[in-house]
Amino acid sequence: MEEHYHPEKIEAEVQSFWEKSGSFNVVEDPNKEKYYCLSMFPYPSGKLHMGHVRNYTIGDVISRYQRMQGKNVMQPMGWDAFGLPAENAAIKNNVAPAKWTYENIAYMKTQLKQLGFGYDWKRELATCRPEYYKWEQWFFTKLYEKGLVYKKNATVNWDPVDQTVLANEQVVDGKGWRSGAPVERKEIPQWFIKITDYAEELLNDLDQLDEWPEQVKTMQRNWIGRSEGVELSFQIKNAPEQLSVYTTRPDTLMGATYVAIASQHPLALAAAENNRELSDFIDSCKNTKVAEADMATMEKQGVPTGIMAIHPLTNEEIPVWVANFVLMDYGSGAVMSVPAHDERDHEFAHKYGLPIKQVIAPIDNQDIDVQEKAFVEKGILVSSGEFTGLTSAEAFEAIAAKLTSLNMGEKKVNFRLRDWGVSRQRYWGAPIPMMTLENGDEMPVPMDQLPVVLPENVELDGVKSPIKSDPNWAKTTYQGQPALKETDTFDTFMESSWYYARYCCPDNQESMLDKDKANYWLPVDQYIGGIEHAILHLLYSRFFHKLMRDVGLVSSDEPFKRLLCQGMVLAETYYREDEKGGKHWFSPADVTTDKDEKGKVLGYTLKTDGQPVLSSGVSKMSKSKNNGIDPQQIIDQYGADTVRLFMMFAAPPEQSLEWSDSAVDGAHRFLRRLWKTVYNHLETGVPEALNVNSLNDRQKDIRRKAHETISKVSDDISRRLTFNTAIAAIMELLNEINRFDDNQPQSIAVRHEAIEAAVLLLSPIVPHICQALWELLGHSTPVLDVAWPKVDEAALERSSLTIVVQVNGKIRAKMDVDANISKEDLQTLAMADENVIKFTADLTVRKVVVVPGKLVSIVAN
RNA sequence: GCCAGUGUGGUGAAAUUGGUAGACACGUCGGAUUCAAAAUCCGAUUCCUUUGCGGGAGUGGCGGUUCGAGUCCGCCCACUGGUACCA
Repeated sequence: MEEHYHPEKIEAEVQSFWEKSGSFNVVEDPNKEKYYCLSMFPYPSGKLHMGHVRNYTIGDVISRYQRMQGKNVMQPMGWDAFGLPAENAAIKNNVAPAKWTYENIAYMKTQLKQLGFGYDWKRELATCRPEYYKWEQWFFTKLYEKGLVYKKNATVNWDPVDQTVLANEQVVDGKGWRSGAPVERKEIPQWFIKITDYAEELLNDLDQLDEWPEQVKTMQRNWIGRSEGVELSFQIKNAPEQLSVYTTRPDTLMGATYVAIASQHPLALAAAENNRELSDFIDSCKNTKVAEADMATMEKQGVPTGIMAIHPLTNEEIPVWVANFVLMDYGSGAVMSVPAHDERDHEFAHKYGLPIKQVIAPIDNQDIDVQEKAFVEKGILVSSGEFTGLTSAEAFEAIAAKLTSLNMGEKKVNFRLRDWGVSRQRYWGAPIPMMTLENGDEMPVPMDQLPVVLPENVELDGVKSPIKSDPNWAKTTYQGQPALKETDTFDTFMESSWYYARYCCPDNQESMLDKDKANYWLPVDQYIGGIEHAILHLLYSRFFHKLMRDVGLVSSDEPFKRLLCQGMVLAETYYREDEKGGKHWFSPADVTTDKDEKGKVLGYTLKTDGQPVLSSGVSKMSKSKNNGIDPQQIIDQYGADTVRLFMMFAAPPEQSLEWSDSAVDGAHRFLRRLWKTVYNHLETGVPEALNVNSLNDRQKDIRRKAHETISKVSDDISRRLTFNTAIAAIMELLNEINRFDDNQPQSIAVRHEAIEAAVLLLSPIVPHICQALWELLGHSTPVLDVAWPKVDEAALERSSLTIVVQVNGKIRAKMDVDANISKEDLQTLAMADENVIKFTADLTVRKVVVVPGKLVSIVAN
């Protein structure tokens, strides 16, 4: 055995062994318990970033642990290959998106292999391949046939200079990122899938997901946003129209003092024809980004239409205003406004001098002034005619009943969730398989014409999708008559909504899924990915799974049994300001930290010129702040095992992880120490058989530590998913082994058992070094196929315990006591302690709390 | 704005069910080894106070529940993720 650790040699050898023996290729095996471990597939942006490394290390550790539990583990990998960055790169570097994407995939795949992740590469897929999106297109046509697909107008960000649709990300301060022109809201026809038909089930089935983080389920519940309310109508004065509004607070209806409608509402457009101020305002409403965050934070503005609405219960006339925060796309494009009991309405009424009428009083008769501040809680109705005196809950029912009897409204369950708009006006996506006949009829592309292939050898001018600018691409025929194919492509969330299922049969050319294979592997047992996907990706995937179930492709209700959301990878940011106040960012790799004699940070210096730079704190690794650390450099310098160990040790997986060069160094040092420990141990000679009945106390201590560690690491990896504490426990064990320098035959045997346990426990995290050490320890079975070590309960027994004694909540003594001591004896012993007597001498003992095995708490005054 | 999180030494963090705050590391300081350095090993390291023993304070802020709160409750502050066309 070599005395020192040489990762570059070991890792290459171990990886080629895995490759040669096909260690990670799996097939369905009905005799074994299956375990499907999935990490969210990457967008092939160029090279791996630290977020990927973290995500995939977690998945690999879990996979290898489950394999050592004897399960049939599938861990696939693939590429979320369609998306906007490929188009941007294409324009910037004058290379076709397809070529750029395939090159990135090839490079990133070599990186994944270098990191030693145990993927079944036979199952690799890329979503931009026609053999993949063919089945997505087929599925869309199935949904169309089932009536789950429809077309309607929806608002997009329109760049009037480039004549193109912009993503929210491409709108910076209200302007197009390339043209700099103010964007406009524009309505265009788009395809939608009726996710709202499944809203109730998507909400209810969250209750089945007891191995999902509570926070993710809460976010999804709030996003779906089920509410019970009333839909009611306001008659328009001197006109046949009605305004339909939905409210969750019908109890406040008597306090409605105006109605607000969207700027694109037909009533508003009609009223604007003879109203210059109104038409100007409607025009100005176009200059807002489509994003909800912008809509919600912009200044609330409005203009009266001059139209009056009739209150359905009082028959009073109230004004109809156009307001910039009411959207035509969602709901009916109109809301009733109760400024006394809603904050947004209050702000608006206050600004424009609209009446504020209190109709709810607090239950506790507290004094409130609704002119000053909205009272939004429920309470008792006041000034509400026949409803006065009712509670909010009673009034909800009474007012709903009244409206129903007048035929002016009814109770309704509403969802915040909106139907899924899947049309994108981009090139690099799966073509939407629909076509329009000459008579204007729209129909799905028939199965025998699928896939509708996206041409890959194209040039991008930066403005228009090549399949839109090519006059011939869309032309096709249907039963002899000419037809035009849809030139919009799918939202890329479509591809990522079912890839997890396709991994079960990636080569299947007969159908979207092979039912037997899919039902063997699904649902995914453990899904791992970034918290940023908590809502959209995970909700769409859950929806797709239910759709596939209802088409008969899978039998389960949910795709992901257990979910782990990992935090981001952060790094320090450094900058200098130039004369104009602009910031220039420096890579952390080029900056040194200056410290005082206590290790406190004094400042930072740029390595290249020795001059100071400023820190702007830690933030997510990004190009814009130049604080990304290239995993490749770290792999080259330290090897994959060090990177994996650092990633798992630095923070628990759900938390954000801060990059630290010196901590990486520390991780590497630990692996060298591990190697040296095994080396030294093997140098002392071959151990004899362990005889657990003949051990002395010191030997028993080491053995107890080894089995405590097995117990803790098993729990940390399988239940808690806290790999950092698992590693810390193994470090403690190794520290004890190194302090234990006794070389009696049974001491060597005890140490051998402890070292073998440490190697097995570490093997899912740092598989290369552990494979090498396992061989050196004399085993021929690869470490990944060895059974996970078992705890010997007898080894865990202790004879004494440390008990803490508190007087009035402060610790005054620590005592070593027999593990079997009685409660009474423990109390007596505690009261007799010298320091305890000192602190209770002048006081009367009022109470003593004894917690066996932990502490004695004495209350005295 | 709204929804969901996070906040503990010089730093990353630990404390799993309300029961010893700071495990395990990084850094720093001291020592051993060395011609010297690197590497390695040993020791110290929350802050204030004390020669020492000890004492006091302390988990973003303010308040509450409890014999006992990092942990539970209320309010506030700061930061992060999402906000439907970034993925």
